[in-house]
Amino acid sequence: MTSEGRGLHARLLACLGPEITSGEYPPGTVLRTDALERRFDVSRTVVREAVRVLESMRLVSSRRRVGVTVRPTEEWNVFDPQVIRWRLAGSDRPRQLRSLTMLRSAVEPVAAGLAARLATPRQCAELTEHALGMVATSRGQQLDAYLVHDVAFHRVVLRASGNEMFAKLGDVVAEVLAGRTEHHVMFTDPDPAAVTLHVQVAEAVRTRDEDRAERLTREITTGAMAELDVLAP
Amino acid sequence: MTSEGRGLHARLLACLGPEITSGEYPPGTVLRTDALERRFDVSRTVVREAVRVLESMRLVSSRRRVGVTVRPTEEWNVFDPQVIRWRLAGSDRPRQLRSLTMLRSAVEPVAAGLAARLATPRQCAELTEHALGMVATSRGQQLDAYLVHDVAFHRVVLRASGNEMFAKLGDVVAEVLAGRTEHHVMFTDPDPAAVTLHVQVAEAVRTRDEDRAERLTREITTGAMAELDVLAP
DNA sequence: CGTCCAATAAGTATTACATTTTAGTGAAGC
DNA sequence: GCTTCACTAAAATGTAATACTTATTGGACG
Repeated sequence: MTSEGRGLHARLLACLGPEITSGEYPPGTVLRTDALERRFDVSRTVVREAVRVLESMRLVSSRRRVGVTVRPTEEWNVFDPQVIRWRLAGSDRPRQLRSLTMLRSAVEPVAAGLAARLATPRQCAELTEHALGMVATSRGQQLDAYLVHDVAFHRVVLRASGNEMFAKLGDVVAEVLAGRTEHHVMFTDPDPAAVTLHVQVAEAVRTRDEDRAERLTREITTGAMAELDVLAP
Repeated sequence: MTSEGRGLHARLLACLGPEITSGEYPPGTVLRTDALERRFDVSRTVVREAVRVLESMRLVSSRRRVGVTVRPTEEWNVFDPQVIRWRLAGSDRPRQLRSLTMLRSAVEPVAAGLAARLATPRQCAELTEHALGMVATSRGQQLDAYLVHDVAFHRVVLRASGNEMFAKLGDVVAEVLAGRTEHHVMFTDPDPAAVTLHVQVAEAVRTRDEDRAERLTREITTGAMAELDVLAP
């Protein structure tokens, strides 16, 4: 895990972040630094460092004479992995999961098409390896092991696309997949059709069939979208 | 502009951010806080606040006994609007512009399809208005006025998709369009074909023709991609 | 060699105080 | 009554001095 770690200010963040993103403090709420100081029993410096970070995530804005104000949701940096994690852990997880899965649906097929053109032999091998790993773990309550391969597979595809923005979405995909496994927004065993599709995508990338890689990946993501509609109403 | 604004720490950021993202301090470089203190003639507190923000953008990591280390590029929060802006202003703008345009190509068509299903009458009207605005300003060196309508058009589409992640990409698109106009990665007058396509997208959304909206938007974005290949090699 | 321990260097945290901005208030003037 | 302007006070912003923690380094000792 990237955060929640050391440093007093990090602990402050780990409390405040979720509280804000969960809507516990609705937009417009003002938090005064000295109140936070007392509440968490930390020094001013620590509070200010935490506030600075929240500010850079555009969750709050700090103005003199008024205090630290919670910003409206539309202004949040919803692509910040930390914000994503907080929101996925919170109450509007379903909505969040839907947004993110839709993003996947848009990006991953394109990335797969690019990957088919650009993937290195090594990446092709990794793809096949993880696809087979998914097959091997797709039966008998091995969701955790399956998840590892699933995440790795999609990371490789996104990285192989050669686009750094796409590559960075690997983190988002990881959160989504982990989130849906963890929170049981998934059948007890993975959909066999999806597993097959992954194997086929690996094949399409290996054989440089861009269109097929794109089409198959689109099937995977629309499947994920459909699954979400069934399991998380 | 969202940043560079008040506060000493913000000014520090406005210096350090570009320096790091431009590669002036290559990954692995360590910056010591007391060195920064002296260099910018500010107090420890200010330096630490700035460092905290850079850390949350994952541009640097701060460890005891070693200092503030610049992280490798792959770990940066490349979706942070601030980071995007710094990089677009820097030396690897072409590469950056290509990544972002590719992201647009992936997302906008999907968003347009959704918009055709979900756009409110008001949003349809705005779309038409801005499309017509583009037509009106597409000739005779009115690139600035054209840009305003272009940005607004895409913002409305992305917002109308109903997906908050897509909506947030409006900022990114704005940066891209502004960037390419500003840096003359564009013909002196906009491509007439593109202008027509915008009008048609507005029409498709208004008539709830999801497929057509998606297809036309895909034409726009692939056009943008192609234009980039021609003008920024 | 390898282990342990002390020195040290760096970020981390607290405290107290000074400065700056600005919302809010209320009085003067139109 | 409404505007305007200056004052006040609240809150964030910035500085400085000081103490704390914790990795790393390197040397002493087994």
